[in-house]
Amino acid sequence: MVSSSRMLGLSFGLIVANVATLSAFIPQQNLFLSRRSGQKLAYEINATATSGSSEGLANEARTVVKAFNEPPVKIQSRLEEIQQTIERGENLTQDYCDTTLGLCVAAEQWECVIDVLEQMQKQQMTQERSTFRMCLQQCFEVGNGASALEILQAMEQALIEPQPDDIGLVAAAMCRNNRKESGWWKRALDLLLKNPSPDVPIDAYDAVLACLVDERNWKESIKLLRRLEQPPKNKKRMLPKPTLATYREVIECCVAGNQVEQGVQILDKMKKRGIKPTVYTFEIVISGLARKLQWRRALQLLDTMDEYGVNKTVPIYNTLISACARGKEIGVAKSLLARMKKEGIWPSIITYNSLISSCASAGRWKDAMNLFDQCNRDPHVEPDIYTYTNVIRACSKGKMTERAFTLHDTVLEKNIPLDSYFYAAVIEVAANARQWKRALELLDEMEEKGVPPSDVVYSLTIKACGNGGKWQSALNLLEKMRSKGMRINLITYNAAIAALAKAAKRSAKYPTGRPWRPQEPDSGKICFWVRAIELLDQMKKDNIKPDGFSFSSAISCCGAEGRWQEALALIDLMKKGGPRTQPNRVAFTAAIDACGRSGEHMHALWLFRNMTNNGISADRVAWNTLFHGFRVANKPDLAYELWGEMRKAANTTDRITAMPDHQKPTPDIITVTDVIATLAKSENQVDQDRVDEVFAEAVNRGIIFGSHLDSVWEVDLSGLSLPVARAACRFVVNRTRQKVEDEGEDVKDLHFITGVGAAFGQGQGRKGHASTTADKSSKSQSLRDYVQKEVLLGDLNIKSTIPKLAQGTVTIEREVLAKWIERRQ
DNA sequence: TTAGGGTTAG
Repeated sequence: MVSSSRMLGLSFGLIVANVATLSAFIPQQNLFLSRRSGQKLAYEINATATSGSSEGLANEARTVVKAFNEPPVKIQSRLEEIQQTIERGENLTQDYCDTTLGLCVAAEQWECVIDVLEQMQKQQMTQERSTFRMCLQQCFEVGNGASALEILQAMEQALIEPQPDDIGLVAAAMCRNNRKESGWWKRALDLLLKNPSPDVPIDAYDAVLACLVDERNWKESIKLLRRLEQPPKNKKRMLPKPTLATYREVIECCVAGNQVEQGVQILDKMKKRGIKPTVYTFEIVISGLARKLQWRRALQLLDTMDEYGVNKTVPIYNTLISACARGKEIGVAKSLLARMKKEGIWPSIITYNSLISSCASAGRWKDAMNLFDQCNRDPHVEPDIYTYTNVIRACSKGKMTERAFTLHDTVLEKNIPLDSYFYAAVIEVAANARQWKRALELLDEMEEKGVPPSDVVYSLTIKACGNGGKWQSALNLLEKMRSKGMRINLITYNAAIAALAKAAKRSAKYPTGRPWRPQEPDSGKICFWVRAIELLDQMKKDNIKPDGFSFSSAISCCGAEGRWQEALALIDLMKKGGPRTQPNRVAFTAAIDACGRSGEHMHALWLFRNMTNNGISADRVAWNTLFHGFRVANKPDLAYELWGEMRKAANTTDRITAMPDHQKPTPDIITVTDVIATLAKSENQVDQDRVDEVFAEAVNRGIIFGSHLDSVWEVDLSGLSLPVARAACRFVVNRTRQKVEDEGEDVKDLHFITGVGAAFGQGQGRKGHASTTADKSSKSQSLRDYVQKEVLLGDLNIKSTIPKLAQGTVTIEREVLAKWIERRQ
């Protein structure tokens, strides 16, 4: 009787706690809840809450209603079973009652708790230690830490001393609450430490550690491990010993907390303590290292696994291979493939896919193809959609357009399940091959096959349209996305603006060396710059912040249409934006170009200075763009001055060798071409002399003639523009004179290769120049004629002949050259 | 437990 009333006391306590929660919502009501009144109350709360009070109250009311729902079927049937047993006059077993009670407590079905307790009382059954234990067990099963804690309190009230197992159960139950509500681990740990015993199951501590993994709290986990490892000095052990699982949790915690190195150290510690890690333990650390691309360190662990005698697995190798692959260590990755095969661990399709993917992204398409062949020969694996996607990407890099399309057909034939990644790869091939029609067809095919196009697919299709000059289709695709209710993201918008920029440039047909005057917006022609700005507005409406890409493409639309003022305004807009839209090098360069092409060389120069003053160093493209502006505006003095400045920058910039080539502020053939063209146009003799000076410097730097400077008897002029070719001829004949006079070399035939078809339209001249459309062979012929007539006969007054067979080559015969040298003396 | 994507400037 006594213990029965104690148990009733416990259940009252729990119910009172619940009423307290409820009365927080309805303070005026103070109720003892019978099942019926509870339901009624819940109904009332729900009614008042949904009839217009706050959202928060409504939600809480719903929770309460849920709490008063009918007990789960499992409990109900158990209650019925108890009822029937008593009706039949049979005896209930303790265990059955304990379990039922536990289920009720865990489910917070307090009415049922009372029912069971009443039945137990009728049966003269008391609440044993087993009753409490079962309640705790059930609370643990469903992860009800709060009820478990209350049971623990009830035990104390009932003067039943909790055992280490009970403490462990409560703590573990509490930890299960941590996912929903952070902080439970701390309470659980407090409980464990307040009841120290080496007999508390280590699982309870492991449960705390698992919470710490979720919270990436590596510091706390290491602290706890230390506590478990070593009892305080000269004292006997008060906490359970850490096990393999404990160490694993701590390691996982370190890795989750981005402290992989800590994880490795703990792995070492395990060795000292004689605990053998499992494959899984290694996997956590290896994948952690892999994520940080520390493949070397990960490789060491592979050897450690051998030392421990832990079997390596395919996923371990795959993780490592992909780490190497992402770290651009394709050689190492391939050697790992060989190593695993040698060890009898057969590569899976994932292994091949990782490797092929890395080759594809590194542009090593030959390696990718090789691996694809290996994969096809390997009877253990079957290429899947990943494989084909990556091989197609490799083809794309290798410009093997047709091969990629054939692979696409193969996938369809093989009925391999398709996805949007696959189509993205194929469409990218079409985009790079300027096959906009095909890209659109592929998009249709996707829809036909029931593969929903992703935003990436749309971006790439838009890029394909842009590359094909189909800006209208690009904009249509944007509309299509919108009508489908897809959110158009930054990159997709950027692809569309880029499409406009490309179309603008294509239709611009810049004049060389002359200012370009704008079309007025209302002149009936399409204004790309207007559309680009419209898109920027659209982005704003969609709450998407344009970035450097968006702006620089819009600026180059302006540049192509002579809208230099609008370009300046966009730069200004960028400056006013957030840190992510601050004008970068590309945006500045595009604006410099816009001004420069419009003959606004001072604005171009101002932008250039403004850029460097803002801490953005000029790269080669920026310099060249400014030079081009000076050329358009016919400013030989400024061009020469800037040339000097650029040489200085090229000589003084630190760590220049560490820069990617295009970032270096060193002059290239384009720089030299623009500087020389600008100087050569001047009537001034000083400028004419500067042409030769600049040219000599260009040769010194290896910009012209490359490493073939020594073979002055055969000089390649192909790819040089007319003014540069003229300077080149002067330079070469003077050089030969030096060779003969100063160095005593014999005079030989001097050949100028002017190239067949290679002189104009490709190397020389900008995209969009009129020369690209001209017949190449006739152009190269003109360089040949130019060298012959204008330079040799005109400038240098050397009479030479054009051999019949060696088309494109102008030869000065040795006798002619010898006479010329003599005359010069 | 392990594998995949897109945008810019001379």
